Amino acid sequence: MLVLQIDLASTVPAYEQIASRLRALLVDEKVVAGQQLPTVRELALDLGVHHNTVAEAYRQLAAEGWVDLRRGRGATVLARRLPAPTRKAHARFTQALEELIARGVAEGLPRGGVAAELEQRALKLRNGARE
Amino acid sequence: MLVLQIDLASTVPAYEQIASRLRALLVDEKVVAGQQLPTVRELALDLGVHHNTVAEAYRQLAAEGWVDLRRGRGATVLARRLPAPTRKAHARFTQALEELIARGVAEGLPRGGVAAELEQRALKLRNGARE
DNA sequence: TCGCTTTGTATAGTGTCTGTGTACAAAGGA
DNA sequence: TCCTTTGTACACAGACACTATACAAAGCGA
Repeated sequence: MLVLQIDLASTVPAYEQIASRLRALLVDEKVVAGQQLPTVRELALDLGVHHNTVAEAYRQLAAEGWVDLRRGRGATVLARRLPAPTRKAHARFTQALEELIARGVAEGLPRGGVAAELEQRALKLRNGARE
Repeated sequence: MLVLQIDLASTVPAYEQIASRLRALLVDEKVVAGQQLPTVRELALDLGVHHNTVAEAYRQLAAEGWVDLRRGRGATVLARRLPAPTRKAHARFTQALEELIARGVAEGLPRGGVAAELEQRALKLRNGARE
């Protein structure tokens, strides 16, 4: 039931890690419209952070239109329409990808291995969300 | 001569953006051993930040073995041997890639376009550093 | 309906981080 | 030797991340 993990030692803020992981699950349709996310307190306990930290992550997802957030009721996943892509979003993606690859190579990951990973992801995108 | 830009409005710290951009250039061999990076004050002026901010980025690169940093002399690019890849580095890469793709798709970038971009990068990695 | 529980929200406090100002120290050149 | 160049050290201000605690809305059982 929605096992996710974050790295408390990372410099990336916990709430951002949580939002990123959940967003990946949502885009992958591992979690779909109608489902409930765990309550902020549940997930917070699970991850070892304060429930306000999880709440911040949920608010981020709510702002992006992924979930409906109401007290007493929890976080419900919504059917979300894709926004129109912006030039800026595309530029950010391209640059971030370049920097991510560079970091991987700089850390010693073999270029071929990185390439294979990229191709694998590309294939998955082409074949739709199904595994 | 080494035009790079950062986004001062971004939540990502300026010094980290600078280090990331430079690391990408280094991995790509757009800058090679023996060359000089601009002085911290030069680059700082260019980017609109304080020279200490650039210095922090340079220190990060120096810690990774990319440059030799000495006062009075500037930052010289080194011949750097790739470190042995760790399991952790690989895991971080995979996860970051997944989250990056998810963010792109969430922002409306067409899956096919993202896939194409990944494949293009993979190809470039396979063909060596040359364009 | 009433009262309790559940669940997200608001606010304040604390420690850390980011970026800047300013002074300093090492290297090099005239 | 003296001046300039260049990275470094340190202190400060503001912003940020996370937590503690109290609050408000929704739901549920009697």
